[in-house]
Amino acid sequence: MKTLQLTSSDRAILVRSRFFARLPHSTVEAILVGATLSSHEEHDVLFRQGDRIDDVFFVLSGLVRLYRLGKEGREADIAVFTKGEMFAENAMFLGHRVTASAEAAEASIILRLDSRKLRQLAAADPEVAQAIIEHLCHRGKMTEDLLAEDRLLTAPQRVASYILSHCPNGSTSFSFRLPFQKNVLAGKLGLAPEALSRAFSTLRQSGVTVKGRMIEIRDRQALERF
Amino acid sequence: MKTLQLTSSDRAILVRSRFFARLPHSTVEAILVGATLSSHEEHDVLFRQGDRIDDVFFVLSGLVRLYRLGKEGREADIAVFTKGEMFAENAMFLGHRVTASAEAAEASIILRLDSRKLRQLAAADPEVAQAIIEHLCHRGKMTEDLLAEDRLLTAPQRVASYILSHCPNGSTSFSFRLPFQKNVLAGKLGLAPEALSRAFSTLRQSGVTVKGRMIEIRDRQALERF
DNA sequence: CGGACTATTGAAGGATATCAAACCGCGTGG
DNA sequence: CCACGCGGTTTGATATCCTTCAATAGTCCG
Repeated sequence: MKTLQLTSSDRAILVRSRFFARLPHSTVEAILVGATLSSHEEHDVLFRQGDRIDDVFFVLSGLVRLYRLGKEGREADIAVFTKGEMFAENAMFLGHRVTASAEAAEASIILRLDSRKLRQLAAADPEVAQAIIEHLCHRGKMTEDLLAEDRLLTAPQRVASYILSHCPNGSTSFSFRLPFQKNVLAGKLGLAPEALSRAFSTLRQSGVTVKGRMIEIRDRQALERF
Repeated sequence: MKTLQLTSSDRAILVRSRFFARLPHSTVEAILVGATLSSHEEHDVLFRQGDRIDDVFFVLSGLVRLYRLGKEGREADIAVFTKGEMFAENAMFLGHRVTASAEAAEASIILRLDSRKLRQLAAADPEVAQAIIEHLCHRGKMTEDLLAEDRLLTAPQRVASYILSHCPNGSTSFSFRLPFQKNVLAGKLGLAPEALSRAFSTLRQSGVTVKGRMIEIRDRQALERF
């Protein structure tokens, strides 16, 4: 972990992000007062389940995995955050305690905002409150999506659903690059890495080709039917 | 479905509820303007996944199941709401579309609030915004809990966890009455009814006795170890 | 007492985890 | 340049857990 300076490209990521985009520049600046920047290597732990934290986190680059701990070192991923996403804002309203752990899933640069300041701003400025509300709704929907997919779909179906969520609607054939290691994808989908691998090979017969991180889809319809 | 009048005991439930309790009476009254009350029988559908709705729902009595639909009529419960709980507040900030269906899981009395009005109030009154934020954080945590339990625990462990969440901390032996049918509990825990039944019988050897809706626990520690 | 719904139990099959081994891509150092 | 080693990935074999279907047992309420 190393402390850094906020660059102008960092600011560009901030103001384009879902959360900050809707806020005027002056408000963004107010939120940024007292923010700290740090760089982390893969597997660096940002916080642990049960910790008291007074920050809200924002990913400037890299990847962060949010997970709960189970017996015997088991871990269950709750979410994965990439560039431009904010997390651990829950803690700010739940007694500053986090109910999950977070670690960098690859080398990452993380911005830490002062959660007390943000909460004060939210109390004073309805626009900030509104932004937080919409952010929470979005996060809630993501978690519900995961839960519903876990309960309704088999492994290949979940993978198909993930692939389709990356498909520009309208195209019948397309390809894209996985934004992270298969390992991480497996965790996000609630699968063991082996199960993800097998799911991919099941989907091969529906026109999905996997080479490294590149995914290629021949027939979108076939996937949707799966 | 039948339209009703808001009674004084209904008001009592409202002002004691997690969401309304923190707000001054005048604000509560403002939110209640234009609210409508309705009574539903078991299996009445309140809304369907994808519907456009302009209400926020509040359970005055009974039980509501929130669920997503899968292929071939499968359903996955996202949450179960009892007296004093509010739901579908998400839709208000996500284009007034609901991403899940809701139905009464037993005869219920439901209050419908005007979501446009509530959103306006939130924009004008930071106290209301704050209440909504905390409500969303709480809901988000509940959903995360479910997701984590699904991924980390076996059926008997999930049931044990559910039972323990009803245990007054400190006591070693206790008993309580299930707040709803086993059917509903199974859905909430993401299990088939048969699996719940088998889980209970597995837990018998850890000192759990089930008779009808009554659950009796002989040794709390034994459950925690499970 | 009968009927309908709810819950339990049994048997069989399916899906995924787990363990173990082989494979691959890639950077390193000889 | 090549052998080596390492981590990530794939594949195979097996075990576990849960669902599903079917049948039986309870329970509530008329």
